[in-house]
Amino acid sequence: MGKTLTISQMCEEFGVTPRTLRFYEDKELLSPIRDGQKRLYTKREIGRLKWILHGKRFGFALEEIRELLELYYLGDQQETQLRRTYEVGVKHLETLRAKKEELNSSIDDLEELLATCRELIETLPNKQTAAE
Amino acid sequence: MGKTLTISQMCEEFGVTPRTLRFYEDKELLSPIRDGQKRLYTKREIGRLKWILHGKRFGFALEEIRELLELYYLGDQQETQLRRTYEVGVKHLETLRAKKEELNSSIDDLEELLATCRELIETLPNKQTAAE
DNA sequence: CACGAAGCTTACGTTAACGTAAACTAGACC
DNA sequence: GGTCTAGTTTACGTTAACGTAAGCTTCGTG
Repeated sequence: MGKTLTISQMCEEFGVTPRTLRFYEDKELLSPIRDGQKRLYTKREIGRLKWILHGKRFGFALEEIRELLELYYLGDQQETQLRRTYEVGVKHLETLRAKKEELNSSIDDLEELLATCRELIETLPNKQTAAE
Repeated sequence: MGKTLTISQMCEEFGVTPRTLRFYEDKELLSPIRDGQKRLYTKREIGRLKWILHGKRFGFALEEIRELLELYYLGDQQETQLRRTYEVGVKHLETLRAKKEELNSSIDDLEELLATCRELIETLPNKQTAAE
């Protein structure tokens, strides 16, 4: 079996706390194997955690992320389930693309605002530290 | 004065509840004018709300958004304050750009996963409703 | 004038996503 | 054998972002 990480190594690696990892496990987003009592995180769990963190940064709820995570263990599922999983993925992809559009226009807007702001600053070159 | 919207018009327009708008006001993200008791939302508040909703969809906290919103009333601020506001905006822009990168690679990853998933489905054209 | 619709304030409730503390265990090292 | 370190379970606490309900005002209309 491949290399595994302990919980503290995981925390180090991804900047999360043990509590967070156990919480995700409780919510069935992760399912590390056990060495006695201790959790060991395989490559699969690492991949899943990466997705979780991505998802979070884009404002998805853990529950939404969980559904998508099924794409990560395309094991011996039934066809029906496989198709359903695929559909979830497609929908998520559409959402991501929409977010991309929105993000791009947000960036454009902000750039414009900053330009205006820059002008404003430059047209006030008088160093009046106007104590109000 | 320009056109203003009532609270229910705002809710209709942006798909939020009155409670949400009052909450944002309480947190000083919005500050509608008053007609007696009633709130009236000007163009400025509308612009701000748009930003708030954008920000939320990208996973920013209200408090982070609030800072950025100062870019929206570049009124008669002191230069120091103006520069600070500008800096906040620049930082936010960087964050957005980073998110854009992450988003793009997430999209790529997901597309790949979906391709794999599609193959898997196609290589199983046997309609075995394998009851486990 | 009654009253219904729209809005208001005040305040307690709820959910997601963890934080934090207490008390236990199991292997490592002196 | 003691104790240090890393890890565990259990359970209550916390924060953000609203939901929800109660009771009051104001305005237009029959």
